[in-house]
Amino acid sequence: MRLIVARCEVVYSGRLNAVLPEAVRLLMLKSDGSFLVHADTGGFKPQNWMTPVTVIEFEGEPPERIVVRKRAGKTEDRLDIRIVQILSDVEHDMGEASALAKDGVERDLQLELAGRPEVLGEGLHLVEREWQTDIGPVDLMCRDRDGAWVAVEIKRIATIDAVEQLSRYLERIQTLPGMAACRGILAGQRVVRQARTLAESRGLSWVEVDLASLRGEREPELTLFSG
Amino acid sequence: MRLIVARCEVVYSGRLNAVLPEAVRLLMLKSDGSFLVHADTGGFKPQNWMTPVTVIEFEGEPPERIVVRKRAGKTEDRLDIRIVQILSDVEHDMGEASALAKDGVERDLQLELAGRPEVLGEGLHLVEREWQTDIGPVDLMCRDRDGAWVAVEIKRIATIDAVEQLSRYLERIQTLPGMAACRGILAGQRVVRQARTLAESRGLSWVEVDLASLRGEREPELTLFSG
DNA sequence: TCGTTCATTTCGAAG
DNA sequence: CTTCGAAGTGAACGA
Repeated sequence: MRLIVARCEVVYSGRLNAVLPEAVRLLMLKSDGSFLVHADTGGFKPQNWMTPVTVIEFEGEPPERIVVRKRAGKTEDRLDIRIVQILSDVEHDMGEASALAKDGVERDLQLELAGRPEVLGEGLHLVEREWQTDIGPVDLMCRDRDGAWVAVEIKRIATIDAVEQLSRYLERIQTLPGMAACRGILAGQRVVRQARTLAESRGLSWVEVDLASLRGEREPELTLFSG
Repeated sequence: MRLIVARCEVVYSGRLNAVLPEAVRLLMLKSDGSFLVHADTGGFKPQNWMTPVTVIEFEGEPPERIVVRKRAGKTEDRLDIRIVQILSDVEHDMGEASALAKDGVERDLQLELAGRPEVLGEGLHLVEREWQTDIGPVDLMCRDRDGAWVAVEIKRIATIDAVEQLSRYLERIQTLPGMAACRGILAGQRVVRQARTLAESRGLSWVEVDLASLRGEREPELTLFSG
């Protein structure tokens, strides 16, 4: 990784056009071809950047100009850096950095609920995970104790969009033989208020579930089986 | 901005839990409180990070452990860095970096189309930009040559969500006196296939427009006025 | 603060 | 290759 701290001006042209006026910034060149321009403020996001695969050209020694190019379909993305003054220019060999191991994303929630659908409603049991419709897969397809179909849409944070998505699925599902009465449940670690309101107005159920509780407090939930 | 290159292990706990095993990484501390962990690969995204406002604690000199904390509602986000070996640790005073000046985002497209609504359909003329409904503003409200109402939803890239949004608006608009026949047009630099299909199935029009053409080729379009 | 929308989203998976 | 949906999305804006 090459780290250049320099007073520079940056011009981007591609999906849009943008200019960064002259100021001191960090230029970060990763070995995978990534190019990032960071200011000392502005949080998470670089002020400008180019994702791999790129071609990077240097002019001058020390560099006075850097051009980063990338093919983007029929057009070309281009980053043009005019360097006024270099304050630091170092290279570090970082070797391999192991990837991030995540836990708690939507998939984990879906897997837990697939194994414990009864927390979504008494007597509920799983028919299939990723149940296919002609417009995409429903997260969980279940039946309740009366044998009635129940489609479940799962989000980490369920917004109004999740309600729309579940509505679209139900629209299709209910045209299928024997599934006209299919119900819908929206499940999330959080279900925002407007999503609750819209869901209720459409006759959909919603439920907030906690991943930690799902995993840690198994025994209390299991009592439902005896109900 | 403080740049630390170090062999370290990173543990994140907050909205989810994640671990980065021991490896050489760049730790970036911005003066606004941002904390970013970058590997030499992985493109645009830091492997781990925390956005402002944060509290950063150092243990040891040179640092052996860094803890970054942040209040996130009722819980706490936390980044725990165990440093094995420091390869570099420098601080740069960067002063103020001016913000990015952009052109070509959705707002620019909306402004151009507001000035040239006839490209969306012959004889179309603008009534109002950001026309208010009780569930939010329609991007453009127009009338065609017959005086019929036309609501326009604009996206840089129009997906199925844009169709849902336009549908919701029309649902409301068509309840208003004299607007029961209001049509809908979906406009975007790109309109993805599923959006086209869903739009057509709901009786909505869609059109792809090019910002450069809108701006560059004004004269040919103007002939429509004489039609 | 909450909720919505946009983003040069990026990223990843699936067709 | 495109298409589609998730993201610790982030960030801006409005109620």
